[in-house]
Amino acid sequence: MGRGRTTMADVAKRAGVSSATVSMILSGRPDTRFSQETHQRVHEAAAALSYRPNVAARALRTDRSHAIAFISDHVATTRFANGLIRGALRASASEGQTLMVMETGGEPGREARTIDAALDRQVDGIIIASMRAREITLSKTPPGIPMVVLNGTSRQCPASVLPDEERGGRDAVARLDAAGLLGSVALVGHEAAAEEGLFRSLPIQRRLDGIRSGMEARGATFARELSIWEWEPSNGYAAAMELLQGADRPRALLCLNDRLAFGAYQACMELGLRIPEEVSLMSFDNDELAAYLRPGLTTIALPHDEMGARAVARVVRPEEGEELVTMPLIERGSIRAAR
Amino acid sequence: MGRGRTTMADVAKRAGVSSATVSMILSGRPDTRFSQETHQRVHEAAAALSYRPNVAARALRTDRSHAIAFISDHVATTRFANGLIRGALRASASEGQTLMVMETGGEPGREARTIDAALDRQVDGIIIASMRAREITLSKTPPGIPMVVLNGTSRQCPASVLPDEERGGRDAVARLDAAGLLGSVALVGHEAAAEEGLFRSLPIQRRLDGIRSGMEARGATFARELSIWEWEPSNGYAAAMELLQGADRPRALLCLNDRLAFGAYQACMELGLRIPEEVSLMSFDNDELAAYLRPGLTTIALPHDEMGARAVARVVRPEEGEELVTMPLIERGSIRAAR
DNA sequence: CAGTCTTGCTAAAACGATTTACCTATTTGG
DNA sequence: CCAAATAGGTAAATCGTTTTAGCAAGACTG
Repeated sequence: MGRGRTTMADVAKRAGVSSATVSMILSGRPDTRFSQETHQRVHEAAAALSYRPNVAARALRTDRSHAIAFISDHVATTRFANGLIRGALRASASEGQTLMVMETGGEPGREARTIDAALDRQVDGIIIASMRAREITLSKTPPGIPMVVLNGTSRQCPASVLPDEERGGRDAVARLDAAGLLGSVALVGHEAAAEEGLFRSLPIQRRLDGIRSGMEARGATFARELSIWEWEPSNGYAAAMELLQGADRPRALLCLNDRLAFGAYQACMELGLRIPEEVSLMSFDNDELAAYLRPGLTTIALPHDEMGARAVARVVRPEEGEELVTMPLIERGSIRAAR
Repeated sequence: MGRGRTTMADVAKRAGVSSATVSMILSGRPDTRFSQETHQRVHEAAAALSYRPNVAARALRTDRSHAIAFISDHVATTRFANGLIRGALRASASEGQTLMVMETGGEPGREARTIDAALDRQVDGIIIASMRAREITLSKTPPGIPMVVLNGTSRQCPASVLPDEERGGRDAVARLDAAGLLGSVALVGHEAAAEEGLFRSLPIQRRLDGIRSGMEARGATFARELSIWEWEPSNGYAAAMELLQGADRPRALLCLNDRLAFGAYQACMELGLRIPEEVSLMSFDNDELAAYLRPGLTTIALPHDEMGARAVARVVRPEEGEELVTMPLIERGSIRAAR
């Protein structure tokens, strides 16, 4: 057993001290008084034997595993997972933590079992990541171990990390205003009248609130609004076809996400309308494809990397409350100022 | 310590047996002879106390952690990581394993340290995933623990999982042949003459080999070939603009990946050429955007999910050799048969 | 009826760290 | 010069499992 690795006892023997000494010295424990010489001998022995501590033994004794569980509902369905995981991964590496990634498929039963599995491994903290941001009902909240909800909120868990959607919405409006386009903008994806009282999801709701309050603050209203439930390119295409062929064509389209905008690009090409000369476009998310479009799509980005990193930080140094991460404006080429 | 969880000793006490008995019964060890009644008492006690074994203690004793390290060079740069991780994650869940995700940034030094960190945690196996498929030089290969290279190969590690690029290449040619287009196809991304002796990467080399051998087998040659080093949409756009405006415009474009094809789509729209009526398009990867295009892009898919799953399977049940995973043809609407 | 098997179980030694409670010299203080 | 403090360490318990070795009592065998 032990795969033949050197143990602390080996180091102790070589340094001619007890393993208690080795433990204390190597772990850099303060308030201890070993001679300079002993320090050196221990370090040399450890280096010579290329000693590495056995994490399981340490976890057993200390009940800390230096691992964080990243539990998500779907790693699958969304390209967003990537950024969240990436951010979390990097932050945990620099915190000296390892990330255990797990998936629940969104089923509450599996969620509870997955949390249990994480607890069995004595994880130092748990991140519950929701890929479709929303209000989460946790079937169980383990006591005494830090937990944060990423990209969602939960009554059961006071700590969460979310994109600052409301401000993002306002920023989008501000950007269009700066270009002098606010007089002729259509909103693609949501219609206040049609979706009155319908609940989309918490962040999306906030995104809309931000947009509305931005418009109001400027005394502006949308030239038109179109309701679309599924924000997929094909629906964006259809919507744009309708909007852009009408009598007074809007000068700008504010799409509620990049996939809708992508569909709108296709419609513009098909109609021979040049972006941004004839139609300006702005949207949300900063999906990978936003950079591929010609011209590039100006969009308010979901700061997934940053969010993942913040979640780790807040698990390592617990802190209550909802943390809003700024959604940066990514300026590309799809907006032209009206003259 | 122990966070107050029930231990095996608690179960033993409640069932009125020793913990050795509990251990053997709960782990379903064969060739043991406890009475039916004892079995029952132990199971009942465990259930009543909702006992869960401490993974660290078990790992310490058995030197197996039921965790697999998924070590990748970049989770970052590529949307492919997603599929690989997803496949690996699901397979490990059904094997009763946990996945520890780690990243090396592609630096050999960090790679070695990361492998060490994995070994410190007594992982049951290691998956080295390369996001840009290639020949990998491993700075260290731990003895006695199963390891497989995912999406790459390595002299130091006999087990690997790769897409079957060569067959994929041949299948692409076969598909174009079936549509009767082989007489007028341009290859976008590689030119035999220009890139003679240049090494792209192992899988890409095979992809090209497959394409070549498919063409040869049919006695066909490309109408034109264009060399592009960076397979990004903007380059695909430029290439297609050049190809499609020439004297005898090719009937079909075989793009070496979907991003090039995406650029070609943009060029077609701009030139007013209808896909697939006037130009057929086929490519490789099945990038997410392939489904968004209008019409959908017919492509030979990289089977990332399947590959991730296979890597886990081969770590759990070690087996040497290179495993080639079939790249399925995803039929969408970008090819029309010539008449 | 003595010896051997079987049945059903347990005591105790690992595994490799951390941590508590000492222990022995030597200094220091008064 | 004696008591107390300090310096420099160590022995052993502990974390929660798994596993080896073996015990006691009854059932067979010859």
